[in-house]
Amino acid sequence: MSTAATPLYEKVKAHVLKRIRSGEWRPGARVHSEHELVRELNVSRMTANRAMRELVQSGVLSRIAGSGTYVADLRSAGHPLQIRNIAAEIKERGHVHRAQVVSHGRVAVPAEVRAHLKPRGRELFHSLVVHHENGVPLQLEDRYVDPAVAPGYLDLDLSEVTAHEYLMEAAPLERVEHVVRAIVAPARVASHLRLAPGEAALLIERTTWRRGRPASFARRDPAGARFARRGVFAQ
Amino acid sequence: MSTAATPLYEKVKAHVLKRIRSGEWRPGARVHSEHELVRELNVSRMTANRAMRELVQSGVLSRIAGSGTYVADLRSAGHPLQIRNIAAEIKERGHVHRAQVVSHGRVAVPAEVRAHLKPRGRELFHSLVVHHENGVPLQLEDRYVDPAVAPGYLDLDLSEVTAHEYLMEAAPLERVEHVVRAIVAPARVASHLRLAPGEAALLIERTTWRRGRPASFARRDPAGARFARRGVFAQ
DNA sequence: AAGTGGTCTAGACCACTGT
DNA sequence: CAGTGGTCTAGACCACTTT
Repeated sequence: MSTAATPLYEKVKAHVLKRIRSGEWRPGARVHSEHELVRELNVSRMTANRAMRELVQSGVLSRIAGSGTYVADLRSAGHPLQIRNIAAEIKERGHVHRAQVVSHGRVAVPAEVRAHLKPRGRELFHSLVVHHENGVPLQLEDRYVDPAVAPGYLDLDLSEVTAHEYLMEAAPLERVEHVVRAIVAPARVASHLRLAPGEAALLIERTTWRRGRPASFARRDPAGARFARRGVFAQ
Repeated sequence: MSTAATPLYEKVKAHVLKRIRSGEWRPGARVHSEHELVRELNVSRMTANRAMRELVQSGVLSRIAGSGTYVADLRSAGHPLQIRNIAAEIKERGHVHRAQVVSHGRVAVPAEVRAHLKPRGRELFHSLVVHHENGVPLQLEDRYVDPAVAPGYLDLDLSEVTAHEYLMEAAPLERVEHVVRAIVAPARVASHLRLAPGEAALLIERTTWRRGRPASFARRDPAGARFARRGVFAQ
């Protein structure tokens, strides 16, 4: 019953999607149950189940055990935006990426970082790096790393390896959280990015979790006007 | 063999994740095959398969049919950020959302919009709405809509129905594109959002495709400092 | 030829919902 | 109570890769 270009569960999905797109099943309406799909389409229940589960996962349907499966209301659904690695992005554009290391050492835990990282020790590793695209400063990266998670962080040559690449090897990434906002670039940021006084900048705060706890906190300041590109770039 | 708080396939996932987190299986390494997991954990192959499939879906593993399953290299992978519906977001916080309609009518196609929308006619529908959260202006929405896609747009009461909600009913959403950047709020935006002169604001440009062509273009100006929240909000 | 993932079946038991 | 989704099994056939 297999041997088809498109798998059966995809046909079941298409069958359901068609009825939703045609307006036959409107948001909030109950769709056919798995057993009904089994009878209608001559598939096994596991196949119908997989189709429905994937449609739930993609946000098209929602299910209530014991009750039924309903067409989701996409009106309030979110749309994903990628946060991408800036170095990789610049290279993909065929441009030259250069990382200028401003400082790289140990610091006492700053108060505003304590809200994001709760290190066991009293010190954090810190680095301040300016990323350039074809010689133009594009982003300031202010990163704090828990020594317990990445003890070798100070030995890195950050002009060669991005902190993100190293941290991925030191400990796998479990969770990432981003906060994006707009600010008027403070003097320190403006000077590194050669921004005019009062120029706007995006501020991206990124916290990563590794080994079950927050392991690094980074502030990114991409130059506002130079960043009129698709998506948001960090890492 | 069921009757457990956590499903078996979740246990299989945990089993695999544990070995990855411990460093036993590094990025690029081959992990145990489905049959091996079946023997190790005494589960059926369908259960092992579901576990592995979900780990692929979440980006932890990648599979090559006929060859094996490998630990994915997350180093250059992107991370999603949600672009959410501001009205829904405000309501979820239990706050009051109010949409103040500044203008709502027809306009000749502005030059800077022509880059995003290529309407067949000479006019576009246009609306300018300020979104308030508990009385505080939070976002300015400047939207252009192709009359061919949403002929009823001018009949809407935008203080009751968000444009997004209406457009979802008029024609299904096929594609969305966002450009995010930081700007110093121009005077017009600053006055609507009651921002101080020179204050920074996020600018989100959003183009939606419906019926195979660009159907609406919207500029969103969320107030920068008031928006120190997780994620980016638009729609 | 042996191993791998991709798919599919025809049953099953469970907890829960709704009438 | 019948119906629903959630899970699980023990097989199976297939196309493909690797040795």
